[in-house]
Amino acid sequence: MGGLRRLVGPPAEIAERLRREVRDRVHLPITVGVARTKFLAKVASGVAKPDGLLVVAPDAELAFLHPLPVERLWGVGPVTAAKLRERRIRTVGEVARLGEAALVSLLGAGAGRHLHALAHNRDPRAVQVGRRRGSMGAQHALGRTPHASTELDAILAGLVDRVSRRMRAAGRSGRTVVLRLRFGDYTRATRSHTVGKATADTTPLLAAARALLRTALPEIDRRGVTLIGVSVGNLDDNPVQPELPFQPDSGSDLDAAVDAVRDRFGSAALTRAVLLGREPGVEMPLLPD
DNA sequence: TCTGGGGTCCTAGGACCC
DNA sequence: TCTGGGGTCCTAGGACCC
Repeated sequence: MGGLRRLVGPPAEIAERLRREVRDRVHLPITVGVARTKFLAKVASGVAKPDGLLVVAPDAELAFLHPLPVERLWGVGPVTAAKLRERRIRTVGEVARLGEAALVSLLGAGAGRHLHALAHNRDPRAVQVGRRRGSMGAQHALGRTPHASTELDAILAGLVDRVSRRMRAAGRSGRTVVLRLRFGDYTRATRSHTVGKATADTTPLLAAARALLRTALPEIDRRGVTLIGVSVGNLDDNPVQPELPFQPDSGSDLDAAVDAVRDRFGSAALTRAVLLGREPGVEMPLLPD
């Protein structure tokens, strides 16, 4: 809001105008929080939901913040809340009074210092716009029925296909392939592999994902699997390095051709044979007689 | 409250380098 | 050749957010 007061008006007025314009233009209710720090503005919007507006004046910050339950602090989820509850700490004010050293010994250096600062509304972060994604992924929940490993391979191929296409559309390439699994007992595991050269080609990404899946197969056979996911991290900001044409091991020409067809005729127009009839939305085309 | 789908950040151990 | 000190990268798990 800095510098806008004389141009547009006080923050509360800007917030009200924002709400009005969103309502008029897209017919959706929104909630706006206004405060001196980014963190407190977020808390205020959470408290004011739904369809509300809450302005926390600078001289009323701690009076507003300290009675709230610890779960309102950014970074306190079920696990941290339970740890705090064991120490009879239920409100933000009680966190603030606990002191940094005690919080660090309870939660570790990172989380402890972080929560101590937030409980005193110390948050020096500036507003950032246009932050780039660090990873791109896709996942698929499988339900409780057991799946044969051939089925898993087909699902994996579909996931890699989706992710790599999004990467190419965004002009990103990545080096680390992460396989995410959830087993029959709902515990999770990840397997990752980092390659030397960033890529957005389906073929090498799928090969890496398949290798990871193979290492996990014994575990899957024993416990069953309820979710499978793939994500690619270590994303490169640089545009994908173009390959020399006609390299035998490169799938970029194929990917480019597939992308072009799908851009024009829709994502169901072309698919991997292994996926035919499996994925919802990917159906066998109706052929004319 | 749970599930599903998409993400980020932190921590810790191990391998490796100088 | 070994030890100590400092650092990076990779892998895996876990907590959390929307």
